[in-house]
Amino acid sequence: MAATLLDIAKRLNISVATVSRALNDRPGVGSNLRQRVIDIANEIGFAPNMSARSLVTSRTQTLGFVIRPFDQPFSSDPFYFPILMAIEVELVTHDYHIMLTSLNSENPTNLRMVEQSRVDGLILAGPNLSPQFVTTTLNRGIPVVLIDNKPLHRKANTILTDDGGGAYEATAHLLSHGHTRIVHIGGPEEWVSNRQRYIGYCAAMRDAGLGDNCRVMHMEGTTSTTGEAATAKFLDGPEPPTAIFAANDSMALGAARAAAARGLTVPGDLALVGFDNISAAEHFSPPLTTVRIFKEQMGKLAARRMLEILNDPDIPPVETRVSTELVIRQSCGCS
Amino acid sequence: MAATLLDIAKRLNISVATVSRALNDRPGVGSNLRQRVIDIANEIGFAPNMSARSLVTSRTQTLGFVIRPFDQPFSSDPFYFPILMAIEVELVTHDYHIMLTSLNSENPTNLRMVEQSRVDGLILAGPNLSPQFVTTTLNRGIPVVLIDNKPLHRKANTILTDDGGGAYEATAHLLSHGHTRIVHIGGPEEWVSNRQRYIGYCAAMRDAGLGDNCRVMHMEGTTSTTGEAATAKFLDGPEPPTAIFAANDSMALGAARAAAARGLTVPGDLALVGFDNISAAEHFSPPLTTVRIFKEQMGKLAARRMLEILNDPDIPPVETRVSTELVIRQSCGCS
DNA sequence: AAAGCGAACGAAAACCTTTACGTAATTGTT
DNA sequence: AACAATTACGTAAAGGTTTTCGTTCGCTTT
Repeated sequence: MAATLLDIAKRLNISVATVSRALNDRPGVGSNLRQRVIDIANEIGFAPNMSARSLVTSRTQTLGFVIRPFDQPFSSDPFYFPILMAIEVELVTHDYHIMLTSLNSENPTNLRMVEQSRVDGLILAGPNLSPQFVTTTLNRGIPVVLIDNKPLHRKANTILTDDGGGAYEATAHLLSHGHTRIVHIGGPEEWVSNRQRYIGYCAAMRDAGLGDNCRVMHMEGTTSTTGEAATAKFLDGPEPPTAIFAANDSMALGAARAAAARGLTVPGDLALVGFDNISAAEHFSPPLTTVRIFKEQMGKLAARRMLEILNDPDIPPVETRVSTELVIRQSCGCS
Repeated sequence: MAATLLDIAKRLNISVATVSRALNDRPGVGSNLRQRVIDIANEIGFAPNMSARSLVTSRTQTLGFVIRPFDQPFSSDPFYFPILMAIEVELVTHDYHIMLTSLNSENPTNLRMVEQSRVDGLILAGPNLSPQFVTTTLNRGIPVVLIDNKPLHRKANTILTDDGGGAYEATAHLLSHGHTRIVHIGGPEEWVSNRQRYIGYCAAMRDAGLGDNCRVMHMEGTTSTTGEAATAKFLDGPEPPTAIFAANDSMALGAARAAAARGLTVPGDLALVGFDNISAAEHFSPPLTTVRIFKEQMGKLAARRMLEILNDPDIPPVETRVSTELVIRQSCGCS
């Protein structure tokens, strides 16, 4: 049903080759004829059939966005949606489309959309993608940009948040309130982001001369209930902490629950700082002090990086680190 | 670089037609030869080039997901992400892919991905898509499924939440607490969902013999600040309400702020019920009583409906309404 | 005026797959 | 044993676009 090059060609008694050249700003067609072609194309609403075009150019103008949901009912705070939207917005101006794929654990290594040559490149988002999946994907030879992930012994184009810096700043802020028994409750240690946040926490403690006070509990999950469990162990253990730096806001909210269950007030008996700045943090009571991640910025940078690789596949990989912002509310002890 | 039918054909000294038939479970190829074809296909990792296939079948096995973000920095609670993911999960088992497009206000009526014949169908999500966009899209002749949207004078395949029922239940619950001065603060009246929620609220009031007490304030936005503003007007006006049913959780949280600013406690001085069950609702203090929307269910149903239309484009449109669930926490007055 | 040259266009191949059609071989029927 | 019907395969066209290679035409140069 859709109009084709041939439709335009017949209307003007010219060949499809000329129509193609006229519409694609290629030389070899007179300026007046070119204009007539363009006019007719607009008139009949011509748009090139992407299947046909892709078949010959072997470029689809489509990018794959790969994500592995944290939890199966996708009820949790959808961390990557703003990133995804930012990517889409950035890409649409460059005539690229984006195709979504969620990776469940069972389907680890094969991506139909690249095998079927549906995409020109891949954006892999999330720290919970398995390392072997990431490396095999990088080895595919297809352009790849990572978000919040970083292969171990390998260079790659990746957009990271400055987790270490953010964690340092958060911990330093708790220290500035006079706390000395600050513990860290962390998410899965395999994730780069969690390792970095732990490192940042330790660095801040060390710089305050409290290196020996570093205590961490790495959990398997990142939900509020796991945060609650970790906090419970700390509070019921020896030398209970007076402040907690949580690896993410959900866990911090869980920590608050654990405190409340023991009759402790936040921030009076237990100061709290989280990470991520999810929407619940602002509305929590007390409002949660946390480290903000600039998700839109990360998405935009990932998209731009992808466009650069697409233009020149041989440029060396670069690792981009987006800085964070400590948003001070009240759970840390500030009024 | 990728393997083609011809590669397999040459290995076996047969024609590409036979290879195609063998791989697509079509008759006309002997069972032993078919098996050899399949073996080689697996061996060399053959996957059909979708561009070529689409070119001849004029089906792309791709669906477009159209969304118009509520706010430009995509920071707010991304309502449609769980829906999107549920759709993807449901579709991937049927060999369909999903292509994302965000619609900004400037770019209202043209969808490049359908003009370029990139998609076999469209899923339009959200009440904030302009009516003329929806109708022109429906007139395109391409299969369309709507989510949380419903054209005025036109039948369409659409998945809706039972907003009216949920609102009725929420209001009835406030009534059961003995409130009589219950007001409704609503979002944009153009959205079906908001109209339905208002209607449900009124019905519950009427059924309680309080039809005359119906008071509503429809706002332009849906954020907590607009909710705060609406609540402020009510509280500062004559006969201030003792309970508020808000059209969504963000506005309910804003209402709580307005109450707090006036020294009113929730739920003691002002009971609150929201809608949507965003993640912040659970962690709010007091935890927000609200109406849960089954987003994953909606996404799944939308995907299934789409598959049905794709199989038989002539089946009559169906309007599906997913029921809600009142999740009772404490902002309503329950302990 | 002849030679050379660039610009403007057409013809056709190529990309890879599906499918209608044709042909040969096999099976089944009388 | 002759013929019909079925099975198993090959041939070739079709789908719409890009791109290489020719060809023609008009123009400049000497």
